[in-house]
Amino acid sequence: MTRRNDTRERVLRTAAGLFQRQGYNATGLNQVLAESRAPKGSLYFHFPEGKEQLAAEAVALSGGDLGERITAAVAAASGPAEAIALIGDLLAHDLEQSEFQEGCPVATVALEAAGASEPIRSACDAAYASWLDGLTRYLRGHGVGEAEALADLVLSSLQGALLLARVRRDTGVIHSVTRRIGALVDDTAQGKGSA
Amino acid sequence: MTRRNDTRERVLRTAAGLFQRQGYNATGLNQVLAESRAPKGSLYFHFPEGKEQLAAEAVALSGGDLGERITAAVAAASGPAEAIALIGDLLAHDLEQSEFQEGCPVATVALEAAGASEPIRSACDAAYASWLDGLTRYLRGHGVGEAEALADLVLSSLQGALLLARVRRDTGVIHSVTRRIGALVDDTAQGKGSA
DNA sequence: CGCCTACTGGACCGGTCGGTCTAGTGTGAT
DNA sequence: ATCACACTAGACCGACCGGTCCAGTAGGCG
Repeated sequence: MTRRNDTRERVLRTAAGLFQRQGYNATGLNQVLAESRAPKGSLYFHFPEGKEQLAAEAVALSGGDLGERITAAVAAASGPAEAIALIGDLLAHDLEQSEFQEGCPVATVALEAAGASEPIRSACDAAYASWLDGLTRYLRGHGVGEAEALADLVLSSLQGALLLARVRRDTGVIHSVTRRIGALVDDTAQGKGSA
Repeated sequence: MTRRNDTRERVLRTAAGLFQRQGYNATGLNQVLAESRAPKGSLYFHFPEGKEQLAAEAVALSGGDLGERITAAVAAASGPAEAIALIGDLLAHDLEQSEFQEGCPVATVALEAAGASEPIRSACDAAYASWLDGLTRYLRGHGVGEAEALADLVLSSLQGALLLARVRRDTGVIHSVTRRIGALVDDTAQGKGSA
């Protein structure tokens, strides 16, 4: 066979980028095709289920990529609070670098399509679950109790802060939120958490 | 004049509902018109700037409505932790009642359009700012220091929890998050907050 | 070599999009 | 009574949507 996955990969990466910036419904297949220099026939050959499949795989791809970057960032931290701050720095940096266009690669598509497409909802769910899994393990490894629930809290507050930052065009809220959540998690790790 | 604002109001309310459920790009003007039984001419008479103006006003309207409901719910609380829990209950209830279709009336539109339309971004910003203002006053009134930053944290974690709940089709995360954030805020109010 | 198949290339489809335009209509003021 | 104006009504527009179809092509394999 030829370069087998070349076109497929190119189309998928292009789509992932566009979905992240513009969302699902604002991204046309013609735009994906033009930007990845692929003809329509190739798209439907590689993604026979069409746009829905493309989006589900794109979410999985960019979710996985970001998950790896988060894992790498966290590995350099000395503890939960610093880890959470580093994740915030990473996300804030991406946001600023892209002029507030590139937020969470999952959130926009999730809000748009989770209610209308089960495959897409499920892909978003899986992406978040994978991040949560990594986060939970990390927290547990650092002596944090109720690690699952705290991971939910960390992810929730990060996602919300990312949303507010995009709306405000100001990343301040990300740092403010991660600082407080980091402190809360560290307290819990030291066993003096309340409630 | 005739019933002056009748059609305008009906179109706007219909649009607000559809934008909340489906988002900005998935909602067609024809759908809004059909559901509100208005002709296209009326839409462009009342909203000369077209879909963008309609969305900006819809966000303001549903943001204001939800803000009032939140204010009413909070008024029944005995303190910050309970207030936050009641807001979570309210949002979780809406989500379940609508089979996870009606989340935050601002978030989806914000993520879709904030990067592409300044009027819409600004309307979303204003809606959040208004909620934050109410929340900040409430917290300050209950002896919470750094009320602005904590209000940001409360709103962020709520928004993120709402997103996760929609993706999971399970409101558990909302209650889990509000419980923890409520405890954190109450601690801060009692002056024993850390960091 | 020639064949099979994985893949490309793009014309084409019906439908819907947001938006424009122009008649018509009912009502309150004069 | 009639006129001005706020508003309705919907036909119509070009652009673009996601999706289908099929003719071509190029490489690995007999």
